[in-house]
Amino acid sequence: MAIKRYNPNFVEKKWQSIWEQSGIFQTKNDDSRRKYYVLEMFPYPSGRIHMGHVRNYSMGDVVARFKRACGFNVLHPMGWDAFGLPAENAALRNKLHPKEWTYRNISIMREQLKSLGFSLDWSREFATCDVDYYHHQQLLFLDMYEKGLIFRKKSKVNWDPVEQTVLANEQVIDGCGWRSGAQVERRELTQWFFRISDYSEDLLRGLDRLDQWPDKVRLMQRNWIGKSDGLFVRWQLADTGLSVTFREIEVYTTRPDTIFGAAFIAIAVDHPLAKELARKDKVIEDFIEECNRGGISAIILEKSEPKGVKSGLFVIHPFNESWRLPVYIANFVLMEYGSGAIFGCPAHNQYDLDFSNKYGLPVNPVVLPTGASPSDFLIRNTAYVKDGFLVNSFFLNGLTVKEACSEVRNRLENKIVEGRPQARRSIQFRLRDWSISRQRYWGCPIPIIFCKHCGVVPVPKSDLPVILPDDVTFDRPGNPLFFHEEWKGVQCPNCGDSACRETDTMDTFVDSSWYYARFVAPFENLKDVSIDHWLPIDQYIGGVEHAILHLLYARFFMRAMKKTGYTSLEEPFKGLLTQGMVMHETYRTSDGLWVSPLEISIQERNGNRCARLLSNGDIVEIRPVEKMSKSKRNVVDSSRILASYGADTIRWFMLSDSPPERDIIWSESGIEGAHRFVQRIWRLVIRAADVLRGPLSGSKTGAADDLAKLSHRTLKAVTDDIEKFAFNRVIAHLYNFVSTLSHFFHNEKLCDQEMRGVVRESLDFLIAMIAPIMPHLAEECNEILGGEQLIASSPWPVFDIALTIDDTMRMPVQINGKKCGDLVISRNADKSKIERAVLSLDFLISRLNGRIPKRIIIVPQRIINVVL
RNA sequence: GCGGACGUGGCGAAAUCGGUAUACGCAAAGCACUUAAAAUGCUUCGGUCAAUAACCUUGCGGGUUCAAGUCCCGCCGUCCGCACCA
Repeated sequence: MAIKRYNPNFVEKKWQSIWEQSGIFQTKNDDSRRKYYVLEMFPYPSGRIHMGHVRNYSMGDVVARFKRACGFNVLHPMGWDAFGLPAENAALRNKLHPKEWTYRNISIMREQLKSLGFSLDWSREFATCDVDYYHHQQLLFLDMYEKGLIFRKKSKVNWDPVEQTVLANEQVIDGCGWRSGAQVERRELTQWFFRISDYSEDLLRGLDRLDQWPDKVRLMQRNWIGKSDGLFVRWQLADTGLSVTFREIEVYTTRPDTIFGAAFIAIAVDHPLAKELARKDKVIEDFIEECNRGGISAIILEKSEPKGVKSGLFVIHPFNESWRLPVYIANFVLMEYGSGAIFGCPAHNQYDLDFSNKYGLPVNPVVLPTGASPSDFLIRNTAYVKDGFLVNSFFLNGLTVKEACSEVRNRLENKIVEGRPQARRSIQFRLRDWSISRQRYWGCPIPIIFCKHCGVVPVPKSDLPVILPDDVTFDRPGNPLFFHEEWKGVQCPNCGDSACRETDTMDTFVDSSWYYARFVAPFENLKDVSIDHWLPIDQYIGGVEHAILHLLYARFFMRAMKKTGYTSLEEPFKGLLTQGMVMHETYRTSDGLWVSPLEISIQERNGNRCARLLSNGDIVEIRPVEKMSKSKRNVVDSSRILASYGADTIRWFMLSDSPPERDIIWSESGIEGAHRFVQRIWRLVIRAADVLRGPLSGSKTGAADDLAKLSHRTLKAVTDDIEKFAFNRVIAHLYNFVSTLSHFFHNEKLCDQEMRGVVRESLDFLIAMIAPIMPHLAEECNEILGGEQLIASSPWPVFDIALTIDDTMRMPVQINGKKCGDLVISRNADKSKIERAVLSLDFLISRLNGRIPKRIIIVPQRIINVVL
């Protein structure tokens, strides 16, 4: 009888509708089983599900299905990170309202996800642009505002004068706006901030407890928070005849030991003193203006060389009244860090050295590496930044860097200048407060009203939500909300006079900072829900590209939600798996347009690859492999592959070769193999069902015992590896298992009742083990074999540990560390028994040739090494 | 520049605590079945070699060890994060 081919398109639809009707993936909050919350980072509804999504959600689904089988009450929801710039860009391009564009994409992508068979609780779905979602976000905002976690301040932004909008650093290309091409200005704007820096220390400490996070991510966050221990030191201004309101300059340093190597003081261009000087001095004014040109990123990216101007001021050295140092205004000093002023020590800081070399300032080494002699230790173009001993530093001479730091600190903390200590210790963080104001339409409105009498007035909670108006136009540059007079104009809730709404919306990172808490009970009032029942998330899965910002913001938000009484927890994500990116080559025409891989064909000639457009045969430039993104058009959509192979094959293939953390370059080679395997399992089960129904006769053979052992061993290995997220190894075990099972059916006549029991168990194990990855095939196979319960709601099988261990084992025998043969011996044999057995091995006797081995190393249950 | 990760067949990769290097898959080649193809099954597949013997082999050079892909030192290369953080 010819076996029909397995038809995934038909079978997958069938099981998807059975799952949906049975509601087994809808999670109840009142369930006595232990909870398990698994979440994959929710997608931005860009249009279609691509292979990166498939990889991410396949991993999450394996975990969800596995944990469900292990008896947990699993929460596995899905939503949409739906606010953001691309919707507005699409609106401009296609004359389609951002809302319409977004919801249309969501419905397409929802269907795509459903056809991939993910075990998601769709009853909890929401989009961040749903009014209900951002209503709660506005409530959260007001609660945080009450608790002092939100404030306004002036801050430097990239301003595009043509678009009349603020640009992110990534949108500034060579100092010009990415769309308008106009030169970007550095402007000061009053912006809303979250006080994340209040939690710098806490966010840093919390990392130590996140032991189920990758070390790499914890390190990245640690560096991002950037804690340093230093000293504020006040330097008194010397009398130069120049009249300024300042009497001193306070600098921040982490290297007070180098104070005798100081050559200059430098202050930031935004330093109040610099601004004061600029009012009187044209040269300084011009310099500051030059630094402000080209946006904030330009000044950072212009790493080429430090620049500065003399202020005309001098300071007095704290340890020597007669020592004067010049004060510069310099582009490389940041106002946002420390006090916006530094003392420069050229010998021991590379930037200070470059600056000194440029402006002819002295370079005096004060730290000497151990063993170096002062006469031949010269600093020219490379600063010495490592540890050593102090020289040329009076009372510090001979001390180590660490000792010298505390000596300087002690002395200056105890030296009173104008009624205050000259120095104070201070811990500084690199982490800055989180600016959330965006001059955009498609985001969550900030629930604030500006009144000319009452100032900043929060919208009363009873007046929420502040709904984003639909009737906006995109016919001119700038934020459409700003031009929407009707929406903007309100009565002040305080005094009743006419007032104005805040027209900025929130950064979309705010939306994704707490969505995981909303899934807990998406249609109830957040305040009334015990989010602590489900949180923290047991396993969070998403791309490494979110290792810093998203994860840090979410950690901050959890703390903010604790302070505002929503939770008692601080950390939202207990376990974290950062999955690698799915990459693809990019292709660009000679006109600089990006082309999709579907629009080209690639030929290989003499080892050179050449890409041509399918439409007209034009040569296309093959550009580097990059993360799949819409802008580079190298996205591979899942639906075409889904149509040809089915969901199970894609899921299996996405997880089969590489470990989850690794980046992969998308290639379809191999997907045929994955599909062959699907067909192979199908044939195996069809044949098995047939054989198991046949007449009984004959008796059990030893092969059955071997099969039982292999089944239990495989089950153990697969269970262990799923728990470690080693999906590629899970798949390798299953390939081996299926291959052995096939041989078994080929060679054995399954006529004995007991043997059939073993076979049946093996098949049940197999179906259970493939189910997390290939759930549809598992259900179909189970049905063929007469299983009555859905695999999706069946328990994970239990292996017998005794069957996973053999009584005898094969130990490799080495001579001088090289393998020469094996010794088959009982597993529990002791060293002396093993030694006797080894010495009687034929190949060893002939190699020894009468000699006596120097040593025999026996590692029980592992290896034997005979040293000659 | 600083911090981190990595380097194993033609390719994706495996090797858990220092203990049989190359599991599993892809690609390739051969055979069987077939009128033929597809599908399927079987076999081979790191290198040198006539060889199933022997030797070599985890980027390169050293070292520690009975034993090194794994640990240490020094190079070379690739990737990622931060980028004037005083």
